[in-house]
Formats: sequence, structure tokens, C-alpha cells
Amino acid sequence: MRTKIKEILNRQDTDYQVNVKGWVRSFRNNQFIALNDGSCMANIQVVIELGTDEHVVRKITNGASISVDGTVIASQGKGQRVEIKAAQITILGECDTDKFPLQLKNRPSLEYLREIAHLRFRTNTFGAVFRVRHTLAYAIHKFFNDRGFVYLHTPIVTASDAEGAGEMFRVTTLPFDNPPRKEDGSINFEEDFFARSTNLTVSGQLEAELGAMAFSEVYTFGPTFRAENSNTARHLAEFWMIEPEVAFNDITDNMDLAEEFIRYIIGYAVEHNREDLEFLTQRLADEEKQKPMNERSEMGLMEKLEFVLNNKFERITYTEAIDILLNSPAYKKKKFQYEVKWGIDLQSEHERYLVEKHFKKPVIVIDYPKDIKAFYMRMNDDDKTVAAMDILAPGIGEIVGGSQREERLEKLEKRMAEMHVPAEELSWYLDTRRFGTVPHAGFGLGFERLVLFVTGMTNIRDVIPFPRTPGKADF
RNA sequence: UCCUCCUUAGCUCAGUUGGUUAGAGCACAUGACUGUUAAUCAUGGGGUCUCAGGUUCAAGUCCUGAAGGGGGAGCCA
Repeated sequence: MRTKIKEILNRQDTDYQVNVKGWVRSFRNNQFIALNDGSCMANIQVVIELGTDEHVVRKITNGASISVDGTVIASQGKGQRVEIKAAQITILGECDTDKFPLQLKNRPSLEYLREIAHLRFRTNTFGAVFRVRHTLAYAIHKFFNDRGFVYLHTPIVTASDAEGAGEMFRVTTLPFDNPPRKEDGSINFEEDFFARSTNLTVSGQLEAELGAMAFSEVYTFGPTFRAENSNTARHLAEFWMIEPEVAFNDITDNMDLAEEFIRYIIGYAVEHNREDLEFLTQRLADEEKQKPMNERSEMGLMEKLEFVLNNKFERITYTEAIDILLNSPAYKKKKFQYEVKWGIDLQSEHERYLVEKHFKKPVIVIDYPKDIKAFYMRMNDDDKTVAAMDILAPGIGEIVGGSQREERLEKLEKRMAEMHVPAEELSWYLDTRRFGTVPHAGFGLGFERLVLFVTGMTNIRDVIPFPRTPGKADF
């Protein structure tokens, strides 16, 4: 019966028999094995007896997997509370140290580790990142479940391309070299698997709205796909998104939900992954030391998370945001590259100024001009703005995008016509407005951006196990 | 997609004005070592200087192009 290393390190007593299995992180002095099984950041020290079979000892190398039977005892040395006095060591899998790229004393770069993503889980950094990622995913389900939300599985293959959230990946079984064609020469998708053109989903929102019109509160949490040629540290072609949708909620309820949600899951991670987050805090601090003074962030990672937990998000309207920017020293000194005036979409530099310089905390911006937002967002009484909301986070930018949805059929149809959204393809969506429509609101949160924020990592490719980006789909 | 920077040993990096046989730390191998903590000590092996052209008596170093990567921007989550 195997015991997890985390369990042994958490127990207060000693002098009991255990079996542990894991991977060797280091082997010192022909005597001390640092063993890790991924259950926690810390290794356990295994002490081997004099006279252990030399054939076995020679195979205890960095990266090798072993099984150890022995006794947990109070450590005879400094540096750890307990250790395992080994009675029997079995080599499960040898590791050719000459070829194994991970060594404790090497400092491989994150970029290099990305090329060996199948092995990077065995490093402290990625062990911590993906344990935190797991905890966040669990906390998300727990948050919604505790509040009576139904987890709705929206389709991954979709015929809907009406939302316009981005370029889509086509799904087809038609032959590439000689697809069936119509008389006008266009490809005849009626002969395709689904008898129509289909794509990978860019968002589950429209389908989530259908569920909210019956269950009152639903959420989706699944993969989404965007075929944009985006090469940045904040974009992936395949990423996971959380999209709650709540009937009877207005934009203020929506903000309250989003804020409570973010605070809850961060708090859950801080509570359950403290060791990992403290390691990541130190890692980030070490990385920051490489930067010039003026580029360093004012807060450490743990400090930042505590700050978010203890401070309300700032809430402003788009119009107020524009005023702040127009009156900012940065604007007066012509520091902004892009023009600032009412009606523009806020650029990265504007969002960064508001979040990182002006408010120095997460900011919720609402009531955007209708022309820069999607057709389904609810028109405000001024007829110029819509009840949209974006949550902007320091270092990440937009982490949440949401809105109160337009529940009035005539207004929705009018907006769809203005924005050239094909109403006939979305008749199922419009049915919700025909049959017992209610005010409702929801938002989308990019899971990897949340993981970035919580782990203090800076590249989104380092917080998803196997990143898919333009030109890259390894593993 | 655009701008910009980078590519030298398994990894992280030096490499001066274009000039002899391209270096260091770590890793790895061999040996020593039973209380180590990124263990330590000794010895040793390890290079198509990303690739393809070009300039030159001479190119890791200069020029052109390609590929890969980083940072920033756009699109967004």
C-alpha cells in the first residue's frame, strides 16, 4: 500500500512503516535521496543503509523512479523534520542521466522547458503551476455547485458562427484534394458529415443562455478554439473558458457575481496551495530582481493575491474611464500611442494605465459604446451605450468580458440587422426572447488568464499543459 | 500579421577591432566520501558557433535571406 509523500509530511507522528514511490530529484553523498511523487512541492528524504546492493545504488539517478519500503523516523540531520530509513529499495524505471534534460542544479529556461513539456511537470515551478491550476478548476466547480448552478455542457462542434468572437477552425470529413462542389463551384457541405458547414466552438455563451432560460443559473467550463494568428503571451488557439449565465440578473448583479467568483477561487487557492504559491512568489521575486528598478512590480505575488482578496474592485463607466485618461499626466505628456476619445475601444496601454497606474487594483469598466461591442449586449436607455462589463487585472489586461443580454426581441432583432448578424441562423436563440423572455446576464472568464494571474507566470503557454499556438501543436 | 531583439557544449551564458588550437559554471562519466541539503573534492570526455548564400588573405564576429525563439502591438479571453 503506497503512501503519498504529502501525507507523510503532514503527519505529526513517526516510527511507522511505509511504502513510497516517486521520482529521484537528487542523490547526495551516496546516501540521501530526495524523492518527489508530485503530491506536493516538498521532497521526502530517503536514507539508504550501508551495504545496500551496489547494483541498485548505481541505478538511483536523477529522474529514475523507485519504490521504497522503510520506516518514517525523526530526521537525524537538519533541514527536514522527518525522513525515511530505507529497508528495501526497488528500481521501477531507470533514467539515463546522460540524456535526461532535467537536473536539479541546471537552470533551464521556461522557453527550453516548453520544448520538453512532457517532462516539465517534474520541475518545482511547473509542479506548482499545475497543482494550482487543478485547485482553481476544482474551486470553480465548487463555487457554482454551492450556489445551485447547473453545469451545462455546451457543444464543441458547432454550426453557429454568428457570434463573431474570432476566426474559427473548420471541422470536416470532406476530402481536401477533391471536395464535392455545387453548380456554382462552391464546396457542397450538404455532403459533409453533419450535412452542413461546422466549426470548433469559440464560445458556449449563446447555448448557455438557452440553459439559463430554464435552470435560472448555469455555467459552462470547457475548451474553446480561436484560429486567430495571435502571437502573444496572453493568447492561445485552444483555451478553457468559464461562462456563467444567470436569469433575472442585471449588470450590477453580474458584476457582483464576477467579483465574488474571482475572490472565492483565489481565496480557495491561497488556502489550499499555500506552499506552491509561496514557491511561485519567491520564483517571481527572483525573476523581478533581473529587471531594472522602474519595471519591477510594487507587490509580490502573495501580497497581490491578498490585496485582491481584501479590496473591492474599482467600478467605473467607460465614459468615466475616458475622462480619467484625458485628464491623466500620461495623456498630457503625450505618452499614449493611440488616440483617446469617446467611442474608441480601449487599447492595452489605456487599460494598463487605469489598472496599474491610476487605480492599482482590478477595475470593472461598464457601459461601453454600442458600436464596439457584440450584438447581444443590452442597449442602455441613452441609446448610445450597452450594458457591457470588462474586468481588467494588473499584468494581464482583460480577464473577464461580460454583459447584461438584450432580452427585448425587437431591440435584439434591430441590432442584429444593423450588425449584419443572420437572424435566420439564430432562430433558436431568438426563441428564448419569444417564449418567456427575462432579463439575464453573464460573463466569460479565460481560465488560463486567471491561472496566469494567480501563479504570477508571465506567458500563457506556461500555464496550460500542452499549449496550442500558431505553428505549434506538439505532444 | 506588424515592429524589435536573440540563436555559441546537454543547460545557462562569456567570446574585445574580423586574426593562433572557441571558453566558463552547471550537467554528464570515472574515482573518493555515511548526516548530506542546489552536498563536496579530484580527474576526464564533450562544439557542423541555427541553416543557406555572400564579402575577405582570414568570419562565431561583417552583409543578405530562411527557420526557430523572446519582448511589444493588433485581435481577444
